[in-house]
This record gives sequence, structure tokens and C-alpha cells, in this order.
Amino acid sequence: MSVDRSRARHRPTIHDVAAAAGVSRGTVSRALNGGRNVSPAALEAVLKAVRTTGYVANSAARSLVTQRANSVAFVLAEPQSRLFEDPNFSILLQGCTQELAELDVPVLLMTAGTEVERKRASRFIAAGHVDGVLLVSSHTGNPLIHDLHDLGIPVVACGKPIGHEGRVAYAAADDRSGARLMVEHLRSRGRRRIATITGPIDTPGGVERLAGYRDVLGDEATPDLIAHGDYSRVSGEAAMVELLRRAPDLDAVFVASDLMAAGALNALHDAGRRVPEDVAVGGFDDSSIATSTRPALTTVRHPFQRITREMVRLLLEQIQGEPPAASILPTELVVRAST
Amino acid sequence: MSVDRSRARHRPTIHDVAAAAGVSRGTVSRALNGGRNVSPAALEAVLKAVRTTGYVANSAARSLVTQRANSVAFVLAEPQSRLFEDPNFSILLQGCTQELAELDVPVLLMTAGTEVERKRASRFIAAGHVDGVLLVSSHTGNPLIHDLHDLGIPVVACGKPIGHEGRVAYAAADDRSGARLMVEHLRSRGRRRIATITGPIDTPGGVERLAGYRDVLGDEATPDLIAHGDYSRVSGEAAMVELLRRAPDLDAVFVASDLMAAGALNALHDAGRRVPEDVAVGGFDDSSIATSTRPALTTVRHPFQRITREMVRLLLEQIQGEPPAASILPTELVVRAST
DNA sequence: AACCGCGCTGTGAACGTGCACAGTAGTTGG
DNA sequence: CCAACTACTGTGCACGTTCACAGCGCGGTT
Repeated sequence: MSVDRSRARHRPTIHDVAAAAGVSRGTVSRALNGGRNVSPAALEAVLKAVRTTGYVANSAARSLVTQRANSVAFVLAEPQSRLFEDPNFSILLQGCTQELAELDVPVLLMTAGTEVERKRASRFIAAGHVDGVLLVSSHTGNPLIHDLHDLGIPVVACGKPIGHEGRVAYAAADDRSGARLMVEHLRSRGRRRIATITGPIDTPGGVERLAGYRDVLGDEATPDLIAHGDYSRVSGEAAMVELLRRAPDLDAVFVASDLMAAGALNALHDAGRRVPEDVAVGGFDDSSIATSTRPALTTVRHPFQRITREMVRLLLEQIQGEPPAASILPTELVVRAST
Repeated sequence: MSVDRSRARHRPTIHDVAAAAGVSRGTVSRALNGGRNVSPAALEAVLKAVRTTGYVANSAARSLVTQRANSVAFVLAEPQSRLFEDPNFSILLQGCTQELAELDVPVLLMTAGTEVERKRASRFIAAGHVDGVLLVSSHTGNPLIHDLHDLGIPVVACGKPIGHEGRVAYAAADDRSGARLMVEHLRSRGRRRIATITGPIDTPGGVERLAGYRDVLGDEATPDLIAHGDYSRVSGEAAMVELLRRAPDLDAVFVASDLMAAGALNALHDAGRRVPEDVAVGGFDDSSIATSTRPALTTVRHPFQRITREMVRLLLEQIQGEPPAASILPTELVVRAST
């Protein structure tokens, strides 16, 4: 082999390690992967050679032969603005990234808010760049989930994928019982005219939290006490203004997200209502916003950390060949100054 | 049984396209890449064959031979909490992702807040998984920037990388003149005792914005009017409390970030000072927080969109072989209710 | 007529890895 | 004593692509 290799230029390959360890490529590969059927002496020699050469496996070559990308996509199928307005998405992203980093699985970030982006994401995923998809999309009827299902690629949704339960894996909080906790808490505080601001009714969070509200209030949940938002801060503010107009005598409001609750607090402030003296306000998520409002928000803790952990677990399971499963996680009431 | 078969159908390769188009692999490759030295007839046949077969190039195989990953890493070298507390990071991430998606360049997200994460990121990048790095790290003295420089991999920093100017490319806002704009504005409002809450003094934003403040005030910038924060909301609140103690007669405060300004507003609220009647508050960044506080913040617009665009441009240039360059972008005063 | 350049095309290498398979030595069992 | 087995090791091939090179026909120049 008279091929002149200027070592300074190219990264060491498995060949270099094999040469340094005095074994063959196959042994190095076995030692680094399975570790089975390798003598202790060879194993040690390989590990030492890896250290001295600074060898790191070339992922492209590995992917080529294993037909696996060894990476995962985090797809945010929401309007652009959401990523940086709503801290929930950042937390999910953060959690999944961290969880996967520990397993040395890189995360590819892509957005699929617009039609163009959706097509691009589909094409990209179809190209086999990733082994699985963590899909964050609260809205139902997203065409992307169809595309991915057709591709036969493992997918885990965050929140129940309405219309795809049983076919698409997902991790979700138990929204309905969380909502019940909050409304029962408001009642125990002596509130009698309890309104609600829901999320969009085409999202599981919108539907389930409203259902929990109704579970507790029954006939008391009259239509004038129910307003809808889209999880954005301004929509929470607008919905609160609307509620104050329709039901000026309300003495509490359960808001389906902390971000909307922050908007509602602003509306109440502008209307001269004191919180919690005149109106008690309950949020949902226990995001970072909840402790930064004045007063701090009573809210329902969304188990984001467990959700991201479950999402990752469910995805890896599917990549291993297991069928799609679901995880429903419990929520918890967090009482602060707003109720 | 048939479950396994769905996975068994392999994606079309360049061979299949060549066969369908009645040409050779080489011609297909040329047609899809350069497009040079290909007859119009062959080009058309190839494009048609690509459409009918649904061919998408296998990136692993391409990377293997071209020695290029065709992807880029976004590295957040800040404590974990920052990503989801400070919207600036989300905006940067969002902007870079979008910018690169249009060029069909995937973005790998990684955090390097802790020592363990930093090592992992270094190892990962050294493995050649990416062609370049978008580095977001306000603090100076980050060892990661050394690692990356040693690896000889293209890097673009967000904000001036203190101690590496000229060696590492960066895009940054003109912090100093932005700070001047704000302090001059406060003076024009008749304020005479203008305090400031700075960012960490080991960050360019901390240093430069303080310098701009001093440019305008000169000897009036006495030490009792200067407090330091770390860009977090609670640090802004604590710094404001401290300033009120040291200089109870202050009538304005320039805060080096909107998030800290939101904390300062809370402290002023708790102290019974009215904004802007008693104390005018100016922020920095014009992030989403600025419009959600009560009152809405007068602030300095940080040109994030242009910064992300420049970061991407500077990175791609370097990947093409150009030397590292820098972009300084202008800021703009945005007057709202807090001054 | 021989030569050259030009535009286009096909072909044989790599790129670095994992895996199947064959092979070796040492141990065990009949 | 030989066969079978175990534990380990080395080697050829394939993965799908790009790139360098050689070959082709064709028209124009020497």
C-alpha cells in the first residue's frame, strides 16, 4: 500500500484504528458496536487505538450500509410565531433534544407551518434522512400526519392525534382531569360564576379541557361563560374582554393555557378588576409565564418533562420495530396568588 | 409477515432512474447536479424519470463521497433555562432554521450549556456530521469556540466573540449606538437621574450597552446608578430593587434586555412607583415581551431577522472557502408607553 | 488524410462502514 | 483419536453516490 496518506488532512478511519491495534477492520467494528465475540486483549487494544488516533466513526458510511440515519426529526407543525411566543414548544424541543443527546442521537429541527414547509418536510423525511419523527402539532387534520403514515416512518405525536388514535403513537397529559382539578379548586374558593377561555376546538387541549370544565359545572356552564382562544396571548386578552361584556358578574375564569391567561390578566387589569379579589384566574401548563405575571398564576402542571421522555421512548421503540403505543400522564394543581 | 415487507421495498436509486431514462448513472448524476455537458434530450429524460420513479438522492452516499455533510449545527452554549425563558434564542433558532430550510440545508440542534454537553458537541462536530456551526453564546471565554477553531470548522457567532474578533466570523447588532439612542431619548423626556441595569460584563451586550450609556451621560453616570444582571427576569427584578435602595431619587432606568426590564417593572410595581410617571423604563431587543408588559416597553429593536440572515450567509461563505467576516447591523428606537 | 477540439456519454474506481461467511485454534465429548 | 463445538478473527462484498477518465461521433483546421 503505497498510497500516501497525509494524516493531518483526513480523519482517521477504521483502517487506521485496525492498523494501530494490530487487528482487522472486522474486529474493530465488532469491538465498537456489539462488543461480542471479541477477546479482552483485542478489545483493549482497539479502545486504546481509538483513543490514540482520535477515531470517530463516519456516520455517512455507517448509514449507507445500515440503512439507518441514526437521527430523528423534531417537526413543529404550527404557525411560525408559536415557537417563540409560546414557551411550551421551546420546552418540548429542549426536553427532546436533551433526552436524545444523551443517547447520541442528533435532532433535526424543521418547521411545517405553511404548505410549502410541509411539502419540504415530507420530501426531506421521505428521503430517509431520519429514522423517526417527533411531531408537535396541536391541530387536527394536519396533512403531514397522513404523509408520514403513508411513508411508514415511525411517528410520535405530542398530544392525542385526533382521528389517528391507535395508528399513531402519542404522549399526552390527562387534560380532562387536570381541568377538573382546576375548576373544583375555583369552586372550593367559593366562586359561583366560573367562565372559561378554551383553546381551539380542533385541538385535543381545546376539547378535553373544556370537557373537564363541563364535567364539574354541568348546567352551570352556560354558553355566555365560554369563549374561545387560539393559545396566543392576544387571543386570551380578546376572549377575556368578550367574557366581561357577556357576563360582567363572573367571579372566576379558567383559561386553557398560561399564555392566554397572561393576556386575560392584562384585560382584567385594563378593566379595573382586581385579581384575585374580584376575579380568580386559573391557567394551564405551569409554564415559565405563570410565575412572572402579577399576581402569579394558579395553574395546572403539564408534565412536560415526562412527556418528552415518553415521546422519545415511544419513538425509539417504534424504530426498533414495536407497534405504536400511547402514554397518558397525570397533571397536578399548582396554587399561587391568582385564585 | 407482511409487516416486514412494507419496509423491504427499497427506495429508488440512481440506477433505477438511469434505467428508466435510458442513460447511464453518470449522466443522471450530471443532470441533477451541475446540469453541464448534458444534452437537452438526456436532461429531459432524466427529469421525467425522476418524476415517475420518485427518486430522491441518498444523502449518506453523497456525503460519503463528497466528504460534505450538507447540514449545519445550531449550538446553544447557554444554560438550559435560557432557551425557553429568553425569547431571543427562540427567534434566532427560528430565523436560522427558516433561512436554511429554503436552501434545503438541515439544521442539527444541540445545546452546550454544561461541560458534558460541550464535550459531546465537540466530539459530534469533530466527527464531521456537519459542515459548519452557528454558535449562540453571549459569554466570552467559552471553551467550545476554541475547540471549534482548532477543528478548523466554519463557525459564525451571534454577537461579537470577545477575544476572537478577526478569527471567528460573527453577526451582531450595533449595541453601543443603540444604547445611546435610548439614553438620549430618556434625556429628551426630561429625565435627569438615569440608572442602568447591564447584562453580564463578560458579554458583548453587557459591555457595549453600558459603554453607550456612558457615552451619553459622562460624569452623570455615577456608580450608584449602575447595577448588573444576567439577562434573566429575576436578575432584572433584583437589580431594580438594589437600584431603588441605592438611588431612591432615580427617575429613569435603561435596562439592557426586555426580559430584565419586565423583571424591573415588577420590582417598580411592588415598590409602588408608577411607570412612566415616576420612573421611565427603557428596554433592549424589542422582543415579544416588550408588547406584553404593562405598560408596553419602549425599547431598542434588535435586527434579529437581518442577523440570522447574515449568520447564515457568513457561514455558507466560509463553507465555500471564504475567510471569516463580520457584519454589524444598525438598531432602531421603538417608543411605547413606558417612557 | 491526419489531426484536433468539442460536446456528450459510459465505466471503473473510490468514499468508510457493517455484515455474512469462511477460517483458525483451542476445548470438549463420544 | 477424531469429530463437533466454541470463541474468536480476517476478508470480500455491498450500500448509493460522485468524480476522473476514456471513448465516441462530428465538424473544422492543418
